[in-house]
Amino acid sequence: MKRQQILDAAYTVFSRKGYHRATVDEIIALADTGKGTVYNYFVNKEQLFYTLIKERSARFEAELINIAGLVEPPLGKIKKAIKVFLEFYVENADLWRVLMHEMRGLGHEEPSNFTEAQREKYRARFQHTTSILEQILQEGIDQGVLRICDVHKAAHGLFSVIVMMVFQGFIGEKGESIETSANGIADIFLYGVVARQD
Amino acid sequence: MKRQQILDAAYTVFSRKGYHRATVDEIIALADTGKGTVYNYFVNKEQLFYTLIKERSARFEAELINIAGLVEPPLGKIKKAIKVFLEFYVENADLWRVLMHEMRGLGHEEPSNFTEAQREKYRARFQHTTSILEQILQEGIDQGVLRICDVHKAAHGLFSVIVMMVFQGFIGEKGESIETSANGIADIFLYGVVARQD
Amino acid sequence: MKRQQILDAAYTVFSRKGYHRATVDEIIALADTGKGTVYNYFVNKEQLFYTLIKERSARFEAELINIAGLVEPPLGKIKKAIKVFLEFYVENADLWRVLMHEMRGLGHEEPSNFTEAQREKYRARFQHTTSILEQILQEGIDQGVLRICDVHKAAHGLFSVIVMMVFQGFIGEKGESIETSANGIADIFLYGVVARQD
Amino acid sequence: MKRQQILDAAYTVFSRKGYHRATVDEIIALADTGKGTVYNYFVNKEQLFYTLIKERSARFEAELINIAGLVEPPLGKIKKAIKVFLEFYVENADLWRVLMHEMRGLGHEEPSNFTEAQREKYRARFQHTTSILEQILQEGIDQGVLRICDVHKAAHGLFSVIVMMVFQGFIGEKGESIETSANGIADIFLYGVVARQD
DNA sequence: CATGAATGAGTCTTCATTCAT
DNA sequence: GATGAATGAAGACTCATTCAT
Repeated sequence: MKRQQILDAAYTVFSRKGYHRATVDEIIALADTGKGTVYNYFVNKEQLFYTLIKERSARFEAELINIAGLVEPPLGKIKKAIKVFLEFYVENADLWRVLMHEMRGLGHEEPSNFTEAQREKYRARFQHTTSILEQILQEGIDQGVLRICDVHKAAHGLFSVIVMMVFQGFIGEKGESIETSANGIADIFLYGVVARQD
Repeated sequence: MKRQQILDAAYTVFSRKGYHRATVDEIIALADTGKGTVYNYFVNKEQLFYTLIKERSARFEAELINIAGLVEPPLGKIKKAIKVFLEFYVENADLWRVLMHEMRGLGHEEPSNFTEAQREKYRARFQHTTSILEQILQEGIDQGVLRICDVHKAAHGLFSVIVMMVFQGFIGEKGESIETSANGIADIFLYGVVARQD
Repeated sequence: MKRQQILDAAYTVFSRKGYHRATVDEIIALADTGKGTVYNYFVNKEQLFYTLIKERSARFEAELINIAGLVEPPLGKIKKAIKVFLEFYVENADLWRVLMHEMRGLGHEEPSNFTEAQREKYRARFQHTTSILEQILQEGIDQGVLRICDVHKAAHGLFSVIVMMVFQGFIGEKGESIETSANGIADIFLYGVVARQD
Repeated sequence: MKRQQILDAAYTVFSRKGYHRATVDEIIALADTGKGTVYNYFVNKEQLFYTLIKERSARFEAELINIAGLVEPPLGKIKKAIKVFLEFYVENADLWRVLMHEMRGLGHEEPSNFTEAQREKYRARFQHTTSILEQILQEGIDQGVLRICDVHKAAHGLFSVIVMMVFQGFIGEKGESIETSANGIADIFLYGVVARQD
């Protein structure tokens, strides 16, 4: 129970302050617990943060896998996937912004506060979600619905747009529903911005 | 002269370490100067960082404005703009990653290390570059080359893809030239991923 | 039963880590017991430590008293006593090293982790063993076998050599038997290092 | 100047409290300085401690080497060396007690607060002083003044007696002069406790 | 202008001890 | 008796900033 209180408080504080500026003191104040308790459940500030990430992303990943497995036209799958992505990132925008920042430094000297091992684990997690996107796109190509392109890049491009738009506050903070936003993104992604001759 | 040495060193250190982990000590070691000297030229670690941002982005913005002013078909302008964006962000990927992280916290309680005033100034700077993109897109719509859509969103979507792909390391680290990458992005952005019937 | 498990584990951990670095957590892990159990049997980490000392030294003291009581020439007694000392300190070198360190601070402001009362009890225990040595030496003087000297100092000197040589690793870790070591020490103690004219 | 204040304060606090219980806070309170200042001059609590040891022992070692080099009968040298040892250890009894405790753990798992590298450096320092004693004893044997024995052991035995007697408070705290104490030790060490027939 | 010694507020982390079950 | 979750006081260390020279 205390464990959950701490996780909830940590979620709030990390989201608000980022990793560095988040202090254990503030977390325990919010969790209404003692400082030692944090270290009974988590070895580190770092490991607390990652536990948070892991637990939050589990459900999202499951949902995504589920969509990929549906028997349905690819375009429908793509739209659904975009919606699930949007929902997740809107919900967890702040924390994932922090995560992405701390995960940066691909190959750089002293890149973040995290162990290289830890970073690798979570980079894998990211790869996983985009690889599901790739799979869906590939399916579309195989069925002749999508034109041939580099699915790896296309999936990342799509992922980028989604994440970036959420982070930039274009989605989720205004009145517009996520459904509508998802459709807008899908529209441009699928058909481009060039006017059709027909 | 000392001022420039400090800025150069700061660029390197902030890029490598991020804002928090960058220490004034490391900067002066690299700049081969005394600690007090930093505070003669810059009021703050914060203000040093932003001076860096300001000076680095000036040339980029000028170039972008220049492209917007060219007399040329919109599609060509778009491709050129994408290339300029890519070049700039590949060059300054690390520092801008840091900047974007520190600029987060839109409207939140205690948002970052920066003054709200400072943050506002640089948000404006971002808006400025995307607004040039918007302008180019709008021109395309007016000339009937692009289909009608929300230019604000489209511009941000494009911006997002560019920035995110650089940050994710998709561009600039592999053998592929920036020219090629720019074309690939432009292709999907303009024509979408859906297969044409023709 | 639990009590003994805890004592055994405590012996190991205190010996290995010293008093401060020994943690209750490590002791209970080794003792395979719960943390509360320790505090059922011992009021304190401190009192746990001293219980250890007390129980370990009881047999040694008994043996020493026994030797003092033998009817035998003084030189033989001295050799036997040296051997018993060596055996005990070799066996318990690590723990006694720790004890001696914690017992320091004779008369100082804030001397150690221990209550002054506790320290006094164990200083008395030390005095006790050396006083038995004194007694044996005095017997030798009374019988004209040893030359007249300050028995108090001489006993402490002998004690010092024994303990220090064990602590320095001169005895007990090499191939040499304790018997041989004991004879070597006795030889110099009894006859000095100066060459005889005869 | 601050550096010296810190060293002086550290000497006092480490001597009084031992390594673990000595806190940086207490040291700076005594040194009348800021906490950061300590870390400007010393990388560590550990390194502060060892700087202390190094600076304190330098003069002592020089004096000892000097004695070894004198042209004088060996017995005189031995007496002089004992006196120098006594003086040094009486002066620095408390700090060296602490050092010896922290240096323990020859080959043990996790023996002290110090790096193995650091410990090795100071073990060497100890070896150095006793090796000078050995040298003096060997000279005595070579000149036929001392009987043949294991000089290594004998030197350590002598060293042990000296150190231990100081640590036990036998020397330096009572009215007796160091001169007298030195003679007493030398007497037993040289001639033993056995009564002469002559 | 340039310098760098001095500073102390702010952090994470450890660990003996308690107490309700 | 046995247990272990909860606790918080205490401690080492970092680093931006100041100011006298």
